[in-house]
Amino acid sequence: MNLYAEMRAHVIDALEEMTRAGDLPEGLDFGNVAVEPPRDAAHGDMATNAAMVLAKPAGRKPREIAEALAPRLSALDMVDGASVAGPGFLNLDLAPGTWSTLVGRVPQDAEYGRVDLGRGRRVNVEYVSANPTGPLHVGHTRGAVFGDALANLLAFTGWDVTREYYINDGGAQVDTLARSAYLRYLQAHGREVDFVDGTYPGDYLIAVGEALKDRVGDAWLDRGEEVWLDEARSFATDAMMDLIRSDLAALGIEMDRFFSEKSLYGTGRIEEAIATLDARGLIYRGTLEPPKGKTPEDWEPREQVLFRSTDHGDDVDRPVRKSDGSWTYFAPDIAYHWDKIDRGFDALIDVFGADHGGYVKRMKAAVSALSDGKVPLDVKLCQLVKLSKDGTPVTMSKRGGTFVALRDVVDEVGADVTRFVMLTRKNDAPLEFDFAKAVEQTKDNPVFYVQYAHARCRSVLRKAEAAGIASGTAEITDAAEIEVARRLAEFPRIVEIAARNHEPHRIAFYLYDLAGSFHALWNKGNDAPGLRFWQESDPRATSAKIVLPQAVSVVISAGLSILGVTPAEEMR
RNA sequence: GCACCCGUAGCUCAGCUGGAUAGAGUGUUCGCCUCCGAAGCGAAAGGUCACAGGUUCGAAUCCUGUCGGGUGCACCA
Repeated sequence: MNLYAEMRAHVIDALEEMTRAGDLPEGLDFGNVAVEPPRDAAHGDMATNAAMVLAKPAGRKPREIAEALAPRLSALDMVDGASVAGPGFLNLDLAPGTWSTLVGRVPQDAEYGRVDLGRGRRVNVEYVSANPTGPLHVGHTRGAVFGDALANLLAFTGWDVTREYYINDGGAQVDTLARSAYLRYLQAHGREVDFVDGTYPGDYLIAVGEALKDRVGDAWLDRGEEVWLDEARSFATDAMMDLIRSDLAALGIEMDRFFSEKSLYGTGRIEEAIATLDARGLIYRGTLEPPKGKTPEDWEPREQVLFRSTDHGDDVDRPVRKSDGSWTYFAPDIAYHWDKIDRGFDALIDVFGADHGGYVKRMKAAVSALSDGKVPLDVKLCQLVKLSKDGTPVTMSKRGGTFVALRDVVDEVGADVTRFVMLTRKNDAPLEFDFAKAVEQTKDNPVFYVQYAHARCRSVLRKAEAAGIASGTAEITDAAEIEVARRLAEFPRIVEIAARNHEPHRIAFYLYDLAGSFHALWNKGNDAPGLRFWQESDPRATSAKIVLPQAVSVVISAGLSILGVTPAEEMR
């Protein structure tokens, strides 16, 4: 049940009747007609812009159309009155029973809030995709939570979602990882080692070194790279992926697929992808101009194999082969996206860190070229997370040893809090994460605020259940109750908007607003006992009152599950 | 020099496919717990939506330009 969609259908019906009656010209496009909650509650329960949207194409004044539309709408059962306001808005007052009906239906409707936007189409959401060279840190956490919540949101709205992680195990950094693991292996044999040449000094490789010792004994001691590099690399990479998988699990994230970059090499997949571009006339040999205004010191003209990405919206063409003939890092990325297209996805989403912003256009160009513009790629960039504790910034520095791991955050505040806080900003705005505030049990803390509302609902319902009182028929009459009902009615709209824009944070903000309205009603019960959900020694009244908290708990719980957060049954 | 993101109340931020008098939290000011649902509540003040043009019935939202902040910018992944 979606009250706004229902009303919009009524409005469209009415407009069609007007067309048949000759009040409106034939062939008008009603696509832009919207039914929305008005900004100001004094303007009624709902408003439609129909008259203003149609005024021009119909060649009539907005208010005139509105005047003609009003009586048709106020004749509806669910409408109490319709009035023309402002430049031509039509404000609708709903019949009192409408809110009660809505609130009563929510707990019965297991699908409440779902909107079938995907219609079963397949979408691939790629996120995290951190290099397999160590455990995940806070920087990855945001992208991980964002991507996961987005995947949930799309699944909630009718998409067939695949969650995917691209393992960058084909480049130089996994060689560095292998060398670092080798150093730990030497150390396990009691050798003195020095972490130079950019090798990774992190503790997490100590266990890998020990494991290598158990595995190969002293076979690799004093031997050259050619002996151990390959095996050390694959062993260490596997170990790091295990680490990363368990980090993700700690956040409640489970990928459907881990896609290895290395698996693209030597299988012809890259060649195939580049050949696909070539067949479209988009591959050529050429020399790029130096970037204007910032020519690197060591600039020299070089002939390379280039992808004509400018034909698909990029600013310059991009090299896919280095001058020595090997692939650039871009080539396997093209092949990877080619693979996704090949697997038949209807839409692709990449979640990157904001520092990869410069990469977006070429990736979109590649997907557009490879799919002949048929598969949309949306790239979502996540901004930085600024950590702090009680207002003092926690600086992130590998060298200073104040490197904060995802695990540290989850261990300190829990997965639910971590996830919710990560979604309290839009993805492209920087986020402040304060350890102390995140677990504070006050109103300033949105996580607590929302959880507390849910706990209050559950507490009332438990009490009723214990007394053997079942929920009856809702009677929504007070302004504060209507306000909550109004919020509940908005849920499907919010879900739809959030899903269309790939913006899960909207769910978090919505839940905060819903919780706010619910708390306001609860507080009003302090002075007005008639508004309390528990009506002492009046089971009939109680059974009517508890429908609202029941509906609220259903919606908060549904919203939180999109965010991947477990609703709290009680606060302590 | 170019591209992308951002600029909204003192502060931190929302703001839908362009809609009415631009919202919330925090901070500030005032009022409210001997008791009934106070890990608080109610009310008030607080704005040139960075700036200048444009599009139109209507712009924080779309377009152009300017200013300010962030990120990235030929064989590195």
